[in-house]
Amino acid sequence: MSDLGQGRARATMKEVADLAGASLKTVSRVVNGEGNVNPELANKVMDAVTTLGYRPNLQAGFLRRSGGKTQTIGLLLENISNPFSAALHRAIEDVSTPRGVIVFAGSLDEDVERERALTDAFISRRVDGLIIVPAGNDQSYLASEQAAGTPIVFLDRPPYLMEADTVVATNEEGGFDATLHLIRHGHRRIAYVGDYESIYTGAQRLAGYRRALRQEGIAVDESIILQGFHSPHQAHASLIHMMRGENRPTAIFASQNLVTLGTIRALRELNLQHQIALVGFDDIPEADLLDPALTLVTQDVATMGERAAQLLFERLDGRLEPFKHLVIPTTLTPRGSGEIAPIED
Amino acid sequence: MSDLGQGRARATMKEVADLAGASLKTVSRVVNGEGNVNPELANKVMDAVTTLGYRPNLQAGFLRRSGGKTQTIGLLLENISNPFSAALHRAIEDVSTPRGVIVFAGSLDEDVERERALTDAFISRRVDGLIIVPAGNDQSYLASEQAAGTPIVFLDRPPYLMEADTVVATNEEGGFDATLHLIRHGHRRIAYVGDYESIYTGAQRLAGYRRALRQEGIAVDESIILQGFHSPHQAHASLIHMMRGENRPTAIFASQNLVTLGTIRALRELNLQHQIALVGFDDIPEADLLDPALTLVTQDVATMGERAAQLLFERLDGRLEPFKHLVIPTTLTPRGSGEIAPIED
DNA sequence: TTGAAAGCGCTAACAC
DNA sequence: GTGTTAGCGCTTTCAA
Repeated sequence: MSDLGQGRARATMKEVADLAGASLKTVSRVVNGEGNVNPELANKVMDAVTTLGYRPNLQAGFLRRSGGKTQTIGLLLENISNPFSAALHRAIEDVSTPRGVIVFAGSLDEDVERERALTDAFISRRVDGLIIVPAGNDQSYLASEQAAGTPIVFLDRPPYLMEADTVVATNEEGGFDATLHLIRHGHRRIAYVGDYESIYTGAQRLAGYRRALRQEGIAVDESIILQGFHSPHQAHASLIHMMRGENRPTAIFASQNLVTLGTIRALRELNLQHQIALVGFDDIPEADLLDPALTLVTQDVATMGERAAQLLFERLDGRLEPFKHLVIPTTLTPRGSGEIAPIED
Repeated sequence: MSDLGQGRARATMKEVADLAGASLKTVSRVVNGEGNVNPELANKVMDAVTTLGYRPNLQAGFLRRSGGKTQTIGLLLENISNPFSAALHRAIEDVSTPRGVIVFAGSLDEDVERERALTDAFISRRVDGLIIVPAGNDQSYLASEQAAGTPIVFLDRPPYLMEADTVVATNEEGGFDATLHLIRHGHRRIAYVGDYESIYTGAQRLAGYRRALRQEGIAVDESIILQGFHSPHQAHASLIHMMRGENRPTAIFASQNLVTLGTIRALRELNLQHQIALVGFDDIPEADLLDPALTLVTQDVATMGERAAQLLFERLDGRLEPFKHLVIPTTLTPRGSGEIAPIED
């Protein structure tokens, strides 16, 4: 039953031409629906196409075709399997598909070298454009590619050392809102728990946190600013330690979806989930099902991905305006965890 | 500031050769690290490469290169943004990356035409192989492609009307286990809530459900078998109706992750989450955080994706054995929701 | 309406 | 070591 013996090699356009008794160019005309072909001949060609199982080789065509577009884009995400990345991916796919463009996607895992390796792999395959959630803090290596005519859009995080179209969320404001929300509910000892310090979005959210504290005249206590967690598991130990300490906070701002989950687990373990207020950043589909339900600051991920793809295709369509920098608003949704009053010690 | 003016066109290998005062072939040797090049000349070439910002065009190379491999595979998923699909994607990426292979991914949304359109787009770009979670029930259109030497692996669901390597989970057994688990906890009226009837995995899980009931001498009541839900929202109304009916079940087997979420919401709305037992199929990262914690039958998604990619690459490496059909075990993890005893009416 | 020839950017084969 | 020639599968140009 196992076949897949190299079978006969794939038919080429020339073979189709020979079988149909037509010229190469005529087959090309039929296959590409250019018209101006005698219907009878066209039929013969179509027959040959089916009997040989001919599939045009687009790669070969792109080589000569004017414009040289491959109808392909490259997408660099933090981690394909993170819900945030996956949602961006889907939104971008939905804009690309109607245009007949397919997308390469890859995970960077916050690894600078991986960023370069993947962009290289994509560029070498001549993608028409690139959408990047960058890992590193120097994208100048992309400038020549951009100058050569490949549109590049930065998503979720802006580029460093180069200019390009950008789509980001209101991270600083979101962090501010989250923190202010907790302050308004009476908290003055609010911890910040975040991802790697180097990540732009985290830094922004932390900046918003600091601004809110400052505005409300609350001194920042660096001992309850915890960073460097990239999975639910990693946040766990530090949180337990902090919550068992002398000056534990009465509220927590968790600055990313995975960190939020880790925080919840730690609070549960200490049975503090109803004592300590919690606001998270990023959406979690089960937010309403938890107890207490999760108060979250969410990004409009679908819009972010959609806009990024639109910017890319506008450039591909020849837009020559200055770079655009879109900022997509975040929303705070109170559900319970963020409205817990501070406990009296 | 906006550049992106078509800039000078991308440099070709020939231009590099001219600038370096070397021949085309020598540049090719240097760029591909073939060795056997005078270090001095090699340096000149490298300099020319950097000054011109030369990037090899892999597509062009693949055209002539023996084997004709594009170092590219195509991945057809149900929906890129569904956690199940996203996890498969990631596992496949992790196997592909070390081989220098990048992956095209696309969503089918259970749409047969989309399946054909996307496979077509991938094949026309000469992917080296295809991994498919099929939407339709006829993949015979792929046979010629397979015969032409493109390995095709079916993942999560087997192909119809053709033979190929396959990786699936123990869906029937998983459904059986879930149902038997509920029966062992005293239930005899167990509802089944599922996705579209047409989907292979759902049908298998339902078959397992029926087998468990039969084995335990419980008559199947078709009125509490609900199908056709593809989002949490869709399941909602029917569930509310069923749970308010005369002969409502004392337990529910929810056969897919999104359906499970919809079921939980419906039970909460009726405040029945602690009265009605629930076992879900597919993983939910927050399963342990819900109240009650969710008893789930989970697939080993990472292994499924990994194995599928391995099968694909084995074929690409020339394996000519018969098709393999791997079955990856599922696991039932009791956490609370599935161990609720039946309520006395 | 049709086709022959050239060439896209690169690698293979075979010189030198 | 190095270069020359042919040619991958297709589109373009231009002539018939």
